[in-house]
Amino acid sequence: MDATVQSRLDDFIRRKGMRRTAQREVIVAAVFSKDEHFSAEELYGRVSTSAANTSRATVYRTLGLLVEAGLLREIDLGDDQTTYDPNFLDKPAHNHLVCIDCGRVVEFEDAQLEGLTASMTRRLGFEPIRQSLKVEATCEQLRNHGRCPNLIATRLSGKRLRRKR
Amino acid sequence: MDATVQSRLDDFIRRKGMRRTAQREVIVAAVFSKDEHFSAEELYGRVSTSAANTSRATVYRTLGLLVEAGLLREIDLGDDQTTYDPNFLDKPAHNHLVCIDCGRVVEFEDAQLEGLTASMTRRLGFEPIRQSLKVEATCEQLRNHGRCPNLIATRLSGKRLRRKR
DNA sequence: GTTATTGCAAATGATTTGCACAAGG
DNA sequence: CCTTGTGCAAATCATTTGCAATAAC
Repeated sequence: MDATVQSRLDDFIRRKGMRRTAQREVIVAAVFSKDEHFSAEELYGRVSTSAANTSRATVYRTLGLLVEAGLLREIDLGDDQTTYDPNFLDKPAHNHLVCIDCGRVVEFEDAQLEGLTASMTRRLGFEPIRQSLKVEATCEQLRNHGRCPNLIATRLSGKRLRRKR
Repeated sequence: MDATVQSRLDDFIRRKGMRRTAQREVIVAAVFSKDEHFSAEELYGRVSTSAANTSRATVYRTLGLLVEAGLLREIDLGDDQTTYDPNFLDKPAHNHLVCIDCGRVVEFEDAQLEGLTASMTRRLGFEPIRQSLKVEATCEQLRNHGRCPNLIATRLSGKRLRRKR
């Protein structure tokens, strides 16, 4: 886990008069152990294999805390569950490209894009705070070569693109 | 209702071997009677005052049909329900600015923005199909003048910005 | 007559919450 | 000790679905 994350979290905990608990440590460690997107349920899976028993409720509550502390971002990828993004402190933008074919999610940033939307927002009389762009797209590889490595990986891993409930 | 919508819908119904029912007529008429965003529940409200009794289930099923037919678009404004946008046939983009203060939603389009994201998507090896930009912002008027007409309107109408459940 | 469609009520499923107990400071 | 945090199970709530009755074509 990043030093920035740690100190920001400490600040937040102190400021709010909150307590350090074993469950929070485990959850926070799990959240920032990778920098990939995850769902609450996936996180619960990672965490419940560990020694300390941690309930789903606590996972949800801690996620809320982290979001409130500004250390974690909620994103909507179009399915029925919230996706969390632990990797944005160094990347303030969160633009996502979701492949309709294989479900692959690519995160990218672009200064020009941000400048453009910011100035447009101001022109409309608002001050931009956060922005998210979601591009749904099809996979070039699949269309041109009839197969897509991500599609295969997705199938193997049992993950699939779920439609809205 | 637009002639384009009508004929597109007819096409869709014919192609799918579906049937014309009183409920569908009422719902479709209600959907395209205004060009504002709405939720399933709001639509159900509009429709259930009419003579033909129409269940929530049918409202949801018909909304699904319209989305599938490409006549209606689902958008996510960050709350816990799906918002539907009946006004995009003439405006292919759906970029939304949501005011954190007053909940006002402004829809806008920008060719430059679209070109930019499309080329970025292609550069990443994908073919763009749909894109949505959501900008969360604060209201200039509120900040500068201490009040915002939309905020007041929002309060009066009983609408408010709901957080995720 | 078939087959699609509807209404109802029950099911779903992610997330939230009330409450009694446990544990930080 | 005095709060804050936790687990559990029950509650929420938008949306979906099974099924028997109804209506298109």
